[in-house]
Amino acid sequence: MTDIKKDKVDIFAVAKRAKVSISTVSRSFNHPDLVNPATRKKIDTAVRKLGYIRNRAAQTMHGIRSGTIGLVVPTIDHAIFAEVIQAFSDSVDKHGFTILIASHGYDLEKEYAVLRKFLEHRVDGVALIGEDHSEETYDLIERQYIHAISLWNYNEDSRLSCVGSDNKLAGCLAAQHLIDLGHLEIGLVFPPTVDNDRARERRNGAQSVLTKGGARVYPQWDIESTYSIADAKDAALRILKTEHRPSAILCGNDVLAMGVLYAARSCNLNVPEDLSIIGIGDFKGSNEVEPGLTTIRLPAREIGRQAGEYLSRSIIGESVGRRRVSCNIELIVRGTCTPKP
Amino acid sequence: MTDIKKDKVDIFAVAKRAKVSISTVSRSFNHPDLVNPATRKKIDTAVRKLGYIRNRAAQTMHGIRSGTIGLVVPTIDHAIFAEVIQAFSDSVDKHGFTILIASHGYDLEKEYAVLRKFLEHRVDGVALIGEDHSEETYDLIERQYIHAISLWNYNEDSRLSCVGSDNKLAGCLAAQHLIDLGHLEIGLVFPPTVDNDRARERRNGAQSVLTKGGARVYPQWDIESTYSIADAKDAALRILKTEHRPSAILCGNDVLAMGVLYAARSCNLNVPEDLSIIGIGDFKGSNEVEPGLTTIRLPAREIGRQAGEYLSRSIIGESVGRRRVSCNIELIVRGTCTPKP
DNA sequence: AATAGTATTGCAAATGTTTTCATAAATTAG
DNA sequence: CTAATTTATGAAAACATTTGCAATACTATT
Repeated sequence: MTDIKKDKVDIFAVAKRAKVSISTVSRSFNHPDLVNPATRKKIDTAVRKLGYIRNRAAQTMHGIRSGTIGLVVPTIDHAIFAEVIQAFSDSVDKHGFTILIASHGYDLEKEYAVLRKFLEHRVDGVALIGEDHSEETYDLIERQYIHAISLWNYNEDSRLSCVGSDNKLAGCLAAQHLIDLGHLEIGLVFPPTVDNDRARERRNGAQSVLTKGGARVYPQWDIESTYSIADAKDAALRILKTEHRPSAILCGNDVLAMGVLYAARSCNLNVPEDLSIIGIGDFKGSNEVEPGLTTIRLPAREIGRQAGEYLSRSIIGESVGRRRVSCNIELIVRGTCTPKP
Repeated sequence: MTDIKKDKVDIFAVAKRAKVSISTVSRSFNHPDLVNPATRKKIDTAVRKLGYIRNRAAQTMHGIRSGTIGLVVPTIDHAIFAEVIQAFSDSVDKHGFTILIASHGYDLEKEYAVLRKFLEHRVDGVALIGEDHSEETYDLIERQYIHAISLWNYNEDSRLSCVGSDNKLAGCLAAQHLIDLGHLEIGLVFPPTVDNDRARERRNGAQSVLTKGGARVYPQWDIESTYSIADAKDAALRILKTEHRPSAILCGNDVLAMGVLYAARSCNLNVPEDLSIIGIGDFKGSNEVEPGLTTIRLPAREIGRQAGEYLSRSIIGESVGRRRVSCNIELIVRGTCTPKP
């Protein structure tokens, strides 16, 4: 009350108030066992009274970990990435890490820029989605010796550690299911595959099985759609309006499959009697829609969790070297596919 | 090659390589106009060769902004939050900010803890969802003089600056629409309302209009469901299985409405002939589902964008003081509601 | 050619911590 | 009761930057 306190609450203010040196205050935070319980209590009181909050930036300067992990995703606003992000975040949170997040919108230049920004913030590790990254990006990761991990795709030759599923296999399984049911005239709805290894692999897998199985995919049945129900519905409508339509449609992911399902309904086609549909992903809602969507389950939460766990551990130093984790996928048979009559 | 270079690439290394002092290097980054173009080029070359990346932690210590904004959400993995997060992120990114993100799972203690952690990282601002926060949280924000904003709900008396919509009005509009169509026996499916002002306001709004309109909501038609299609479907099934069922169901959000829609379908009820359904939110897919979901549109992207814009500006210093922005909502009539016969 | 600016650069202090080392106090051993 | 430990604390260096101030070099003016 005597004079206007310019309240810059730093470690000095705390030390002064607790009548100890700053070393002791610092120690009381970082090595509490080394300081007298009584002193500790004094410090604690001062901290509380002043509302002191430690400055991690200052800590980080000592080579101490920043406690942050950078996560770069193509987009946050996808059912599937949202799920992975949540799981990843929960997982690293358990180890005390906070995540910095940014999206690049499938622009690999932007991805590189984001990565650089993360490094300026001295993140302790970074997580990227998939394996399609610019050479610059890979370079940067290597030169900076930063802990890095690739999520979502499993590849035994990946340049980075990875936790993911075999997307090619996912495509194969979906296609094989349709072949097994006797479908030979099959439509394809996939997202753009440039700079997107996941979509590309699924597509390649599907196509190879279809070819091998003797199925036909006319060009007009092979349609690209952005990741959006609305787009997929439009795309499917185009296929379904052709006078000769396929007996089944294979979709690059469940969101697209939903679009196709709605398209069929709006054409008064019965699913699965008039048209079989299979997706990939097993997103939320895929089980509840009527009829339930037949799909290939990719364990998004599991991937996020394991990736977070592995990356945290390797930062903390409990694990070393590259590791590649493959998460199992499986065919989930529900109501949208039926044998070709 | 002469000796093992422990390659600690800091500003000294750059200065040495460019044969200038560290001050000049620093200046060349922060005030390029103050340094000779020729010198700048030398420095630039050195930076490139060494792969130098500035250390923001060290900068932050000088009272310089950290360039980060903390975003605390109940959960990332909701269609609706994912959309807001994306828009918010894009918006602050334009101003050079990176976001730190964390979820609290509707636990306000956790929210407080997250906020503290963000402050340790010296975020330049924070964004929270809604207005239900612990007193400690509000205290912290005030004592630390941190730029803060509340997203998603508009309230003319909000303690923080806010950008959002009038959730009570949303509830009213939805209820009014059902009343206007002549429905008097109405089911309610809402998420838990504790510590969730958005849900609570919607519910209150809806209920008051229903009461005023003379509608009846029997307790067995008033069901709570977590934010999940699966749960909502189960919940709806319970309502629809009662021998006397309502003629319409009003849902706290579109995800729940989807669950109800699927439930109706699985009971072989026709929507809207046998049951009208109205949601709140207008999520992706609400327009595409068959029949299209009648709902109240809340402009998620707009909210995220404006909030990001406002928070960035107020950090940069282009705007001051509290501001409350109300984003318009509107009734979107599609196919799931029909007049009561 | 001398003077007054102006453009460019370097030195050193400052930023908020952690940590090593030294010192003082308290405890235990002999 | 003294010596040897152990415990608790403080002083100061270190961390990677930014920036105010001073010094130098250059340019234009008279």
